[in-house]
Amino acid sequence: MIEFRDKKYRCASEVAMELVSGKWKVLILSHLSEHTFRFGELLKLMPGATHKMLAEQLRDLECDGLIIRSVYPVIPPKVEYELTDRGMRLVPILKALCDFGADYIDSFPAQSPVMEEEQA
Amino acid sequence: MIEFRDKKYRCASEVAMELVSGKWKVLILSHLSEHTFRFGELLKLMPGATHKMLAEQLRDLECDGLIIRSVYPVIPPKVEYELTDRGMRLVPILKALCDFGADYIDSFPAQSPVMEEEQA
DNA sequence: CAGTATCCAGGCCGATACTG
DNA sequence: CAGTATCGGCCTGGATACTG
Repeated sequence: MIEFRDKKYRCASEVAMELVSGKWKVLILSHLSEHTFRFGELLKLMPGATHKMLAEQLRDLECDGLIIRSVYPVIPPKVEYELTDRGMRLVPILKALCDFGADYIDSFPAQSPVMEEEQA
Repeated sequence: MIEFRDKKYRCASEVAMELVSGKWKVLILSHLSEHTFRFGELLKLMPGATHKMLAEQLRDLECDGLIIRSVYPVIPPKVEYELTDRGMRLVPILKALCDFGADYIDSFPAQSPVMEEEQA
């Protein structure tokens, strides 16, 4: 049992899972792994994401120390987001998950025609 | 955009994320990576998990092809769970997540006092 | 011992509207 | 352009009870 930030976790991987638990966080981190983005740019990159959700999850990621929010005091406001070093270390793991997911998807159509064994 | 099993995903990693999205799945896979377990054994290994939740998530994992459920037609019923090859391939990734999580917790010494807490 | 169905609470997510 | 607040729906997860 791990206690962290007043919450209890069953293993350290659940801490990491919670960091990216939001619906859009993986995608946000993925985009930011390429380069810095402004708020509006990220919003355009994620069709389906609402303004509120993006702001919410960006704040989470900032609080978790995975991204940095840079505010430029200009009119109109300009805010840029970039990965922290910690965030960058998470990206390869998400990439591994991505590879697994892709492989997983790939492996399914092959199961229909190839019937080695009857499955109930 | 990826379509898979009548759902839409923003990237392949979200497919993988969904495979372990349940609250106990990571822990289940973690235990099964050691060796085969019976239902009741798993339940004991996961304090806090309810009978129903364990059954539910085990079924999910079975449907997703990550674990195998072996039913022994004896009285009383005996059911054993073990990882599939696909499940085994997921474990190292979860391990990486675990390492990241542990490292993450470590990097917040001020916030992870791990002080004594009331435990019933 | 193992599994399922039902009911219910809480959290996540989305739409909208408002501020600076 | 960027962010916040509120309201409401949906889905996840938990308690209980019942079956085999």
